[in-house]
Amino acid sequence: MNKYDPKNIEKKWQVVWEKNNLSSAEDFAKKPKFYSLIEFPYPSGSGLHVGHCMGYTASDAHTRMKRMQGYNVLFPIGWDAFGLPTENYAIKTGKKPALVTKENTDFFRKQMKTLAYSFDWDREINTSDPEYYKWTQWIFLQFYKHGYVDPSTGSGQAGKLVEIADDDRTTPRLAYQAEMPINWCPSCKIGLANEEVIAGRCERCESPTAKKMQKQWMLRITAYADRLINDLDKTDYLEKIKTQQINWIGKSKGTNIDFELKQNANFIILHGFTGSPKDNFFPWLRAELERRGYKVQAPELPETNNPKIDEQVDFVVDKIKIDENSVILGHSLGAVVAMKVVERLKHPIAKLILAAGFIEPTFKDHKRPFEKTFDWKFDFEKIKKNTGSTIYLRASNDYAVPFEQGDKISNLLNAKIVDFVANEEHICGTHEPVVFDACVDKVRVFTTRADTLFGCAYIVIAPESDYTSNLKSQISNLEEVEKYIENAGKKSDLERTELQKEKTGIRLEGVKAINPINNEEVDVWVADYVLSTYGTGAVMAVPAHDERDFEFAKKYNLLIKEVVIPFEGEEHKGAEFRKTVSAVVHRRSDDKYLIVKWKKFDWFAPSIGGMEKDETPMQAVEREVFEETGYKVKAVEELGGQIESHFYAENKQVWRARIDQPVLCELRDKTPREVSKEELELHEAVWMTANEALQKITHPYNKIGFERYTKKNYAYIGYGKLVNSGEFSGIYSKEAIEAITKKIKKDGNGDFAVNYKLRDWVFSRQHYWGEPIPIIYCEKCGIIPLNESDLPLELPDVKKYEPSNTGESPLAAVSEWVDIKCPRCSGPARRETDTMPNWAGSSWYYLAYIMLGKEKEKIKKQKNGTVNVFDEFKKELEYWLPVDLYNGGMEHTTLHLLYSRFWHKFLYDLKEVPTSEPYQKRIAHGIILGPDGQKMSKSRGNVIIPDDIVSTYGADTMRAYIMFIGPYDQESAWSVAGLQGVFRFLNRVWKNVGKVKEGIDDPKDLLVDLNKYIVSVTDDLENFRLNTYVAKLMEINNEIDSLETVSKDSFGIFLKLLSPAAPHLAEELWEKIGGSESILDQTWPKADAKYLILDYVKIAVQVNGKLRGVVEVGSKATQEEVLDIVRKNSVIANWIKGREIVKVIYRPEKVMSLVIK
RNA sequence: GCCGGGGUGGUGGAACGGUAUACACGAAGGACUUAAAAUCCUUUGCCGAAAGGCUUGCGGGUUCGAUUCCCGCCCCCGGCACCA
Repeated sequence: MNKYDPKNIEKKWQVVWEKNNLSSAEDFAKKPKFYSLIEFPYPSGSGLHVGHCMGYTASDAHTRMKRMQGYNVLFPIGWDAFGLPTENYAIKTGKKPALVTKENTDFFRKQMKTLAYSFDWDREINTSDPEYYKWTQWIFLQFYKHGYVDPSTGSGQAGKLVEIADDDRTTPRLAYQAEMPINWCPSCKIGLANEEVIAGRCERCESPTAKKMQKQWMLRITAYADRLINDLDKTDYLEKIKTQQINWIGKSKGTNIDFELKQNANFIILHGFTGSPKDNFFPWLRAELERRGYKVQAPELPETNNPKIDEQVDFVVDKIKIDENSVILGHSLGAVVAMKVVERLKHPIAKLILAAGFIEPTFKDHKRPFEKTFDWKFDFEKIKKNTGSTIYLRASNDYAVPFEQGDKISNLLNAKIVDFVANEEHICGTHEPVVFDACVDKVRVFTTRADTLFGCAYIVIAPESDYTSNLKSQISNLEEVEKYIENAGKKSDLERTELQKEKTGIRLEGVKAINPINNEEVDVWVADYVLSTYGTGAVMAVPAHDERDFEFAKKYNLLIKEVVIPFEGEEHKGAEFRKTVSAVVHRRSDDKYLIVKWKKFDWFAPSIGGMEKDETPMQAVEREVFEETGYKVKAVEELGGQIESHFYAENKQVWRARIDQPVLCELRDKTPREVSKEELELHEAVWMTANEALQKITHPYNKIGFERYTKKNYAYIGYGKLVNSGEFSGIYSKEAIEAITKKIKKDGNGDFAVNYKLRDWVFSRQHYWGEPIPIIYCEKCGIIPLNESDLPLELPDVKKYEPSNTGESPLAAVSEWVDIKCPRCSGPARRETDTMPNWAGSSWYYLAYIMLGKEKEKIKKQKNGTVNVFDEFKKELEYWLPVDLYNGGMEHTTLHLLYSRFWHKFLYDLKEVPTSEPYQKRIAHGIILGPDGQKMSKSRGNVIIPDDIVSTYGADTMRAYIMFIGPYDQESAWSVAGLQGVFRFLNRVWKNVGKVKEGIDDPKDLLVDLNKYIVSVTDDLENFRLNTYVAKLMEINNEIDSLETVSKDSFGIFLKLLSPAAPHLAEELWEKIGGSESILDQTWPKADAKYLILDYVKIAVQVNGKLRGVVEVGSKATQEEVLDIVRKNSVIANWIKGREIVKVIYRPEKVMSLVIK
């Protein structure tokens, strides 16, 4: 028999398999379908690495079993070809990225074929192929053209998917633009991807990077946050993948609370054409403002049906008292009057609010009489000078005032625009809360702990939030505040994330906010421990119940007010109330604590005693400790707030409700004095370490003082019972959150709210090698989406691949591509020059395998390429989706996996795909470390190249070893010795084929074992327990090793079980033993039940829990029969001799356990 | 800090609450060989001559029986990280 020579046999079979096309999937086959997806690779220049091999080998083996089990398996592969390394390579060499990609994918394909991965090569796709990215761009356009509108809020966060007209500028779109920071290298003058920023420095020149604000495309993934969490229930993802996604999305339910800023404002409300102070929202607004103690003047202007400008302005200036604290609000024509009034004033006012105002008589519907009688010239500079700030309120449902008026006024007056949907068109509802919000300066905070609202000591605003811009006139230390804000902005990511950096902040002097629950005035701070990107960018600080606020309050010496106290036990009505103190006595010499041991009840507790009248906790504790233990101590400080506990006091036989104050004490004497006899009988003093004490102390409520001191955590952040909280005192946190929020809501100061950690997806990249974003900017028409029929928008050839020094992508320099005519007005227009991130193409590639590829191209070509592939291949999508099993890396859990679920859900809403989730099951493999146990990297020189292994040992050894290396989902280190072990195993298999004889009977033991292995090997492979799968193959082979001959049938079964791991060897030996056709066409073995039921079984016998022997009994033997055999067993008989058997436990086929006395 | 996952021989690792250490590596001894490699055979958790005892990070608990379940602690890995 010749030697096992993998080189020869592997090449031989790869050719045969490819010729017979054994791994292509058939649409609509009658067999059950199985879609097995493996993450497609980024075709880098360095080729396939062992990490790829891990996933591919595992999925390939599983897939091979599935095929043999009779499934119609779709197991496709492709290339995630857009990305930075290729672009960087192009910058260095000047080679075209598309060409580089072609070379790389050719190399990858060849490598994959030598490893016999049974991919369906007819369906190969490439994300950088224009025929592919045509559809990536198409999906982007759909994002642009659609949005979710919640009719009640207009927030775009929930509700129904609607199509949005191109000229609609207010409905929130799923793809939208926003000013977002990019990583900017000031020295290279280029924008950097996150991966190019290493520890806060530019990868190329190592100078620190900064943030630069730039308009970027965003995808509103947050609109799907809830569904991305909830629909995880429908999937079989690994539990850790689910939790990681849930944590990443980070949903928290809480309350938005408005803290009104105290101001001396008085309000002047000016009505519009044909209006009066009794119209519209005016009476409601007036009532709201007056309820809050503001003075309101709402005059009726002269000749309201036929108004003349000078007359009305004169009237206001003469008759109405206007001062520096005045806020003038004009609605519609009243806004015009308001501007004219401000223009005429000799002093500034606090604020000007223009609701549906205009500066040109250009109405959408009909002409008004005043259009001619009014004077339409304004001195905008003067108006601007005469007002502290200006707000322009613009309703998207305004029938009269053109939308653009807002932009114009905003530009001229530097006004802040508030876009909203009014309760009635032209802001004419009787309630218009948005108008009210514009009148009163408020800071809105988000909290999950509304129950602690009474403990709010101050509020904190994030430095980046624009709350402060409205407040400038009131801030007396403005200069310092602005300096703080500027410094905070300069801080790099590096500094911001520095470990446990000390909190800093600055108080806005002259500004006070009003706590809406009790009308208390609180300070307002700006501090960078508050994030502008989460919630409302402002928080209420409750130092007593939040660690961060506690730390901040300690540093700046701010009020710490306790409003929630821990509550232990069960509420017991009629319990006897008692105020106590408990002592945490720390002995520094040996770091031990004084604990009192109760002799009668075997309790451990700190020294505790009741407080007497007129005693402070500090005094009480000194007395108590001395009386109880004889130690003289000095009270140092109170450890946080009080603790309420209800319990049955066995020593006194009563229900007690105890309010306890823990106090830290210092030991004054080393030795105790004598204590009274009664005390001595009750308890003794013992010294313990903190850990011991925490373990020994009997009741949880007595541990709290120790925990606070040993963990240095004085802020009580848990739930409990409210104190010092007015009408809410005495109720529990959870109820209080509900009750306080309801009260806040009723008073119009806030509402329940939900927030997510998940941010919208920044979708613009300032790079060349990505999908161009199909958008056109026209000077006149604004943003115009490219016509779908003009897709794909192909990347132009460029000379240079470097980013431009303006922060734009290299495409911006290709004027013949960028500068085009507007498709609508034929005026000058520019293309968007940013490209999509590399996550875009991979967000739908599993759909592309179904719709694109060689065969599908033919179908499309027959139809002239005008088809929508989603419609064209609807039936195929229905047949194959969802992906049954998606295998990949753990590192993709929170980006790729989440992004593609988001895209899929959107396509589902568009009715382009039939399922709401793309992947039924997701598993992930661990990484392979180098032989030194370190992560493989070129710089460490511990990289294993698959090609080297294949050329030395063959692909089968590589495959089997990679499966055998360790648990699939855990990281494992590469081991050369282990690899050789697997090679030896395959050699022994090769030799054992010589033992095969036809027409012989195998020993029964072999048949029994073989059938057992069929069951467990199948189960292992199904569940990716690949290391034990290979181990079991070894066990079977070892068993064959020990035999002289083996039947063809049995060896054939073994080869079939082996074929997923070592397909070439299995096929070669299958041929050698004269098997029919290819082993790939064989049916996966099924266990023969007759070998699984045994006549005799071995039973372990335990005596008093210890193994004392093994007996063989009939598998159907009764307990009595087994016991009889056990008694007769000499070894066991020795153990039970002279003792009484009190209990017998018998588990058939497993164990008999005897308890003897 | 929070959320996951781990901790078993000299090493990688097996074990539905039921004979802990499968399988592999390494090591030792032996066979073949002039010799080595390769291959094959034997031994291999620790203590002990043996009987037997001890052993799954540490300390408790539940159970006839715990690597497995529960409580507390220590250490390692991964993710998130001032998310209010």
